[in-house]
Amino acid sequence: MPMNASRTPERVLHILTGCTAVGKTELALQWAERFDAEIVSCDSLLFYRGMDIGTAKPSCSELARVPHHLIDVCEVTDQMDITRYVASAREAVESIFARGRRVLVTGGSGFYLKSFLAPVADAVDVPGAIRDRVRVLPLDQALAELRALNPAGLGKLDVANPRRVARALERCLASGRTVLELAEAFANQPPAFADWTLRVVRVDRQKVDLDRRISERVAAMMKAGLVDEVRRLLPLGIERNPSAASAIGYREVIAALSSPAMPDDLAELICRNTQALVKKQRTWFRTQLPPHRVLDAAVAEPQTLFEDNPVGEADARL
RNA sequence: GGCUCGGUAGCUCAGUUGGUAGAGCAGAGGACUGAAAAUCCUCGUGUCGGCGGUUCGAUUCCGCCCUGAGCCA
Repeated sequence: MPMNASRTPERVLHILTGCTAVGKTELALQWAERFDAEIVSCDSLLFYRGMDIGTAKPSCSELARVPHHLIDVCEVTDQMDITRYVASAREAVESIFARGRRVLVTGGSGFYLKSFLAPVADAVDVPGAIRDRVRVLPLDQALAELRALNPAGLGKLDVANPRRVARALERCLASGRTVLELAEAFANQPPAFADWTLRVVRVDRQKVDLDRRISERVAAMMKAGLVDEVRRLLPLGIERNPSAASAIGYREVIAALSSPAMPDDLAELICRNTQALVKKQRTWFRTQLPPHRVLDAAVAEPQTLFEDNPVGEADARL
């Protein structure tokens, strides 16, 4: 690619996404090796140390092939959230750029991925006291309180969703502003990576192909000792972290371990829930991502992943 | 062979004191400002095991048959 020597090197984020089990890991490793890149994980569970088998975390030897960021960065009780993610990702991306290497963001967690494309959280800092009080309010009470603070209405807020209502209420209480005022300020924020150019590629697969990979992967996880991994994580407090404890593969095993007998259809259940996740991910990619390149993972060549997708085109600002 | 309890949506099961049935999960679509593999919204005609009988009307009552589990011989 022609480079203008008088210009500073381009700040380009290469983003490779796709649903679970589609085959992102190997493609990402090969691309990163070939193009001198480091990988920034965009996965909501790879942060946690000890959650290896059930998350299909890259193996030690895979991690050794290319420097990875945002994997194994917290204890299983130390819950990650989107703002921490944005701050850490920003730091990782800048340090890679400072080293003169390329940045490859890889993962299938839509909301985390969105942090590269658009604002994902506002700057309201909610004091712990407010958060603790609001968190335990039943939906109807939280909603009543929220409506009282918002005579002009709640805009597009999903008033049936207890989490959305709680978050809106704590923000109003903490900021003294209305939902509509907060929404407007939120929409006017620049994205965290506004000074970067984005190239987004998504890989997908035929349903039968993906379903087969999922059942093979789940069988391999069981064989590799997923149940023992969960047994190790329980005394470390995995159940205190709802993100970790409700991860597919973990929630089913946790439930199974507290039932009188180990169900014999555990793997089948995990497969089904993984397929449901794939469906949700696809909906998210279809409706929330701006237009982007989609490749069939069965035939995608690592070296051409980002070709025909020149800087500035396919831009993925939301 | 006899007795008991089952056979209802892809799966697990509710239910109808007789007026042709509904939840959870799965599936399809959607939302998405701090748990996102999360959370939330919308979408349910299925010979109610089969055949007869009673009845204005049966999936619901009765008889027989098929079938699963258990108990007794």
